[in-house]
Amino acid sequence: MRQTKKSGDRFAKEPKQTRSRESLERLLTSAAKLLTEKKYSDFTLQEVSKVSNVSIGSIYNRFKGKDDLVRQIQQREVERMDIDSAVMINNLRRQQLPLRQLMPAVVHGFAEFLRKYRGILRALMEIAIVDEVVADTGRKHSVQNIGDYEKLLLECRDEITQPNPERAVNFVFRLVYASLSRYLGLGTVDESLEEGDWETLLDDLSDVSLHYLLGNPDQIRE
Amino acid sequence: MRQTKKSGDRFAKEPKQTRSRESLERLLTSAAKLLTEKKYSDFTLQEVSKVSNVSIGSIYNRFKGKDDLVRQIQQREVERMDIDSAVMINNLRRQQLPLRQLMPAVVHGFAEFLRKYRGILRALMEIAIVDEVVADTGRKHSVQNIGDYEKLLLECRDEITQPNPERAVNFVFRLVYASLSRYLGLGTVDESLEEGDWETLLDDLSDVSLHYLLGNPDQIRE
Amino acid sequence: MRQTKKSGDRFAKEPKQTRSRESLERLLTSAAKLLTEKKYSDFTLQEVSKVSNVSIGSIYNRFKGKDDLVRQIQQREVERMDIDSAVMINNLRRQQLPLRQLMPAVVHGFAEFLRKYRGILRALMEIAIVDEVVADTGRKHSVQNIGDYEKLLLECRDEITQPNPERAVNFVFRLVYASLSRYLGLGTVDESLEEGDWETLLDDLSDVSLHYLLGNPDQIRE
Amino acid sequence: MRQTKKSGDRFAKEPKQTRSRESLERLLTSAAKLLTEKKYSDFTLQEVSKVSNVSIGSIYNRFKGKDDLVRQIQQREVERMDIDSAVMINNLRRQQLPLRQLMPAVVHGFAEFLRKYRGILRALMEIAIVDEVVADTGRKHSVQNIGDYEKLLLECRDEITQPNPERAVNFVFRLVYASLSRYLGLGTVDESLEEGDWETLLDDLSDVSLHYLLGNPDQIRE
DNA sequence: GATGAATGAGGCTTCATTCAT
DNA sequence: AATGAATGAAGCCTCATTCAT
Repeated sequence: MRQTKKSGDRFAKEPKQTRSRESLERLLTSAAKLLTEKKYSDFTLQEVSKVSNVSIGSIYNRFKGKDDLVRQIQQREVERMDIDSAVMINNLRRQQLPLRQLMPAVVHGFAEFLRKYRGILRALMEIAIVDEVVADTGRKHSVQNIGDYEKLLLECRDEITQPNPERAVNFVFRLVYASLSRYLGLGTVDESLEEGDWETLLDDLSDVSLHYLLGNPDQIRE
Repeated sequence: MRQTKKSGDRFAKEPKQTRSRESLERLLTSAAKLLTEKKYSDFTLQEVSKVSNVSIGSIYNRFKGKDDLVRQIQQREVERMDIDSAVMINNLRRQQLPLRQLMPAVVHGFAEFLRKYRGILRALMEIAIVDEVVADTGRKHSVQNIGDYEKLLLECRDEITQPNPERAVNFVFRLVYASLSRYLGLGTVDESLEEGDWETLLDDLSDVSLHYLLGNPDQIRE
Repeated sequence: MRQTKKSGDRFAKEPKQTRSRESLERLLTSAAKLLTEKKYSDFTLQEVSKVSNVSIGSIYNRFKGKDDLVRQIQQREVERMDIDSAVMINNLRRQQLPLRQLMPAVVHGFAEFLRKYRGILRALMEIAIVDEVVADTGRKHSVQNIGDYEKLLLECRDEITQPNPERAVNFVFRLVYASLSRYLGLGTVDESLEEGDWETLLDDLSDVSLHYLLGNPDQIRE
Repeated sequence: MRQTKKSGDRFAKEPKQTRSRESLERLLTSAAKLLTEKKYSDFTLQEVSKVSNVSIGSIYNRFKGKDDLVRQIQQREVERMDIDSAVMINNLRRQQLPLRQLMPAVVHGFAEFLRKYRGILRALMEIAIVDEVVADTGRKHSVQNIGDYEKLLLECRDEITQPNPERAVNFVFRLVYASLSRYLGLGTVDESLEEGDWETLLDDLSDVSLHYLLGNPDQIRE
């Protein structure tokens, strides 16, 4: 079977690259999966090797060590999140909603976002305790992400009754973030985890946010 | 292959001899201290032994193993917190404050409480990820503690405009808890940690809570 | 990225119990033996553990690591050598020999000394390349040892015809040292090793030394 | 396996051979350089491949393994040294110097020679410990090289007062060799390395040699 | 041939737990 | 009871060598 080399050229170097690519993909995927399933101190390269069917040596051919692997995983995941987040924010912005509708939409959107990535986020937060690089990357990503949401909410600044809308929006968003994180067990499992209903929580968060942003300050003075 | 550890509520033997008591005391104190200072994976019995001047053998005479030691430490700390908490709540109750003054007082009181125990709480939360017994104990303690605060707030139920005061108070308190935990880095370090001012946060939390509890539901409807 | 290792003067714990003492003894002896029999890069703790019947863990209970073990071995051997050397030098000094008899005696004595310790010396010299602490200790010991021999020879300074007896003695002793080291393969095996006769070498070294120390400088000028 | 071996059309391979030659050259040169810069246990094919820009696979196509590569390097270097040495010896021979001038000239020449090749010599001596083939080659080369110097010196045999000029010259040359090697750190670093002055050492070595070769044997008898 | 990804044995080290004294 | 030496499984990482492309 003689083949003309014309069409074949495209694939000339493909096979090698493909095999490599595949095993790298397997490696990163398995590693990310293990990371989300375990405590970091139980996350071992031996198991990554076993589960991904990539030898220890190969892991070390591609990454400088355990730290490096974890950081690359973080990069990959953060990039995914950024895209996801950007798409969602853009969709919300297009709708030009009033705050009363935007706030619940933002809460739901952000909540879904966190829920989708809770596994890897929890893992990365744990690692951030001991790996300053992971901490930095996470911090930068988070600040940017939160900033985007705040900018979106501030497009309704005229509706906000609080004297300092920026501050108010920032505070409210942190409130939401903290509550959701806690519910999802980001930043560690803790005692009150998962009690209550997710949808109810989201509604309550929207409510409380609107009460604060749209409220009459006199109400809470004597 | 590590699973969350189950089973096992036992008590350390309570030696009546003074020397024994002292060394047990030294042991628990040093261990608790180390626990708050380190990641759990860096918390080793070897170091506990060295720092507390209690031999490894003695540790194993008193405790079944590392897990058991940690659980006993948790017991001890939780009891302390319970007392602390009870005293504070009682003091607040006595004053019979209206909600507008009670809420800030509760927020400040609870905040100080969390701040005081943040070290050990962070450690225990980390351990709770892998030790089901620690998780359970923490959960129970937390539920009870939170319940006490809620009961206190509900003594002002007549002032609350939300249709379901119990639910509203419960939600608000969780909001406060989540925000404070996040600020204090309980449940792991994360990206937005420690930015902003503590006192401002407390005031904002009081404000937002009052806006919610005392607000007019119509405000947030169209 | 390997650097010469610095720092570190610590001591192995000195167990008082017999069993402990014995196993430490077994450990050090086996380790020293293996060290003399192998290239340093083939000297592994696993084998030390196997040969000495002391578990890896025990090795790490007594020594901070491989480097520390090696340094402790050096200490032990150097102390032995110092004693050996001091005794021999003292014996020679007592006899108050004239240079013509002292020189051969010194050469023979020093030669025997080196021969006795050639194994461990060769090993330590190899290690000195990568471990600055071992290098320092070796250097200090060597300088002191050589100094003692030179002082002994200088007690015959009146017989020496060279204008600067100190310099001459120092040079001659280095000559002897270099030749013996080479013969014994200290400072690595090399190509001409072991050819020729040991006794003849010693006699020749004595001769050449005496020719130099007692010679007439005019002989070598035109 | 369908190779028809004809003698024709071999020119087609010329360019490839050139390229091959070049990469072999690069390989050997880089490898020799790395060898002189590192401990043998830090000399890895991985790094040779990287530095020389020759793939691991190619290295294994050309050499049977690490040992073989090292042996080929030795061959190449030894040939270079032989030429260098031969040229120098021939130059000295032409001048027909008397021993009093020849000896210093030989010492200086040989010293420069060792100094020039100290890097690779040190590396090869280290390898010789574990590779008998390298040891053999080194030994043969060394014996031949030393022999040449001795023959040169023996052209002045009439001036030598020692009863057995061959033996005396042989001994003296080994003395010189040993001292220079030690000074240059060939055959490993050791404790007294590099102290003192190079030029002074060379002069002293010439002096001591002449004292021995031209001395009066009676001087050292009673 | 050339390439370099893949392999895995083997080295160092840590630490929970056991056990002789 | 107290002590702490002893144990060894398990983790990280390196590098000579193999093998598919």
